[in-house]
Amino acid sequence: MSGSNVLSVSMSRCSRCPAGSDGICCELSEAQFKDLSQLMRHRHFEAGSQIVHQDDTSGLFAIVVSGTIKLSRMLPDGRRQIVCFLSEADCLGDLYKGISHDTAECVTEVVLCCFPRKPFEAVLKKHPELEHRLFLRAMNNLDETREWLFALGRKKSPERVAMFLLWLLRKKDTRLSDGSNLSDASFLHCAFSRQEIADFLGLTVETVSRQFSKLRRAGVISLHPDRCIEILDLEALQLLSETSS
Amino acid sequence: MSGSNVLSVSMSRCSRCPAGSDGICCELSEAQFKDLSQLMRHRHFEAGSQIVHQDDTSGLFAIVVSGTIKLSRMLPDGRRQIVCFLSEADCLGDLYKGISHDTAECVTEVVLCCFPRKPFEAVLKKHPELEHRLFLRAMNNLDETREWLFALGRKKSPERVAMFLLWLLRKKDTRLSDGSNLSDASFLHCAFSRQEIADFLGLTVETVSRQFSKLRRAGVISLHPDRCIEILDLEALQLLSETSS
DNA sequence: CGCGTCTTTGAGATCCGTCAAGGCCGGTGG
DNA sequence: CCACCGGCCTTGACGGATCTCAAAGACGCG
Repeated sequence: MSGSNVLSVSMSRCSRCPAGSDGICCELSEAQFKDLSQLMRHRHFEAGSQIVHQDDTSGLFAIVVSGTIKLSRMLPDGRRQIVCFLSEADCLGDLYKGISHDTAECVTEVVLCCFPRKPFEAVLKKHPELEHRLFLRAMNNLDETREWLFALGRKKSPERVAMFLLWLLRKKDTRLSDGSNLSDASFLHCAFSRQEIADFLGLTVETVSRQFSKLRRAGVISLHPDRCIEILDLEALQLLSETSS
Repeated sequence: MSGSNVLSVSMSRCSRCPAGSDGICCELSEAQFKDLSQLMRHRHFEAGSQIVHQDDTSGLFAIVVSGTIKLSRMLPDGRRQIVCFLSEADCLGDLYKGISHDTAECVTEVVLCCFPRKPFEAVLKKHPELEHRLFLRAMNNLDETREWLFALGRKKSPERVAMFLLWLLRKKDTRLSDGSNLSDASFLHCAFSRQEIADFLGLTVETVSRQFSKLRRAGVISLHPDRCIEILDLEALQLLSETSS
């Protein structure tokens, strides 16, 4: 829990919670919310800090208020694979299970809305609609994980990188459609380092870098400072994401 | 739905259901079971037949009574990845979602206990404990899928094949510990073809075959007719499953 | 016994990882 | 303001693991 900081939760109904209309907290009845609000504590984490370590048993459950988290697994020899990225409104922590198989680290600054696991489970038992929402999330997560499983098993590096860019774009679009200002649709800020992209796509930094360069030379994307990426040819990208040759 | 066959469900409380003590059906109250039993229909499928096609919207939900099913995704150019194997007591079908992203096909003969999706969801709403069980299953499934994601992203073919054999072994052990006769602990019947193993591990048939041969020459396994595999050196296999060099 | 399918084995091509060097950029201190 | 430093990113050369293509062998089934 390095780099963390306990904050008080002062907002009624979490009306100002940036996790916003997407989280499992919204649309709760007064009774549900009351039970939850007595448990929740906001905590702040610096970019790069570790929240949960692989095989940790601390029993945290939390909702991501802001920022991006990576979940990864590692072998003794240092090989690492990122198995999931979490962002606003996503859930962190394994309910009904003693230990986590994943390490959780901050890609950016992160604010979490934390709950102690056991009491949170008691609230879930009392309010099945809440668990229902978590169930839906788990199923969507499973579906997306299978899509990446497909990619790592059967797709070549150009396709994986193209998929990653499209994923970033979709991610940004859904956030913006949540009612904020829309900037240039084809302009991305990529919070991830080349290393993180590589660990997610099952590649090396060099391969990822080469594929970015190839896309740039082909006029599909344009690379700007501060990890900003401009999508110049969306259709080409979509084609590349499922074409081997 | 080729090769299917509707059977009647004659058993009270499904006491003779081979999905047995592991399924979500067991340990139900009388009320829960009564609601379910009015919906369920057993169906039989031949080995190799297709149950659900990718992007199908039929809205099936089912519990596997016996046999093994593969869930896979495919690209237009024919590349295929198996994303999950289902066996006794596992659940098939996407609840609360119109379409399936996976094709479901029978690896062996299969008997399903089928429910129409919408009415089943109504039962879930009425009996949250049932949905709770499904939630736990979904989380375990997610965890296992992440483990394979790790393998496909970061492990070499010898490690993947070793993992697969250990997975088969674990699968068999948990089934036997469910109270049936224990045969030779190190003797496996592998229901899967080389092609299916390859599609699961993100490799080609040839690579899988070569790895099997290498394990045989190294004295780690012994290959018998009818896809039977004998594990001669379990420790070596465990070591190989996470050693790159 | 003969056929088709699945599996094994080999040879060559390819993609990607490894190793190494250099470039870019922001931060720090003179 | 500029020089230096360290981390991140890019690029190139090479080697190795795996894929592709091809053929032969094993097995199950009629």
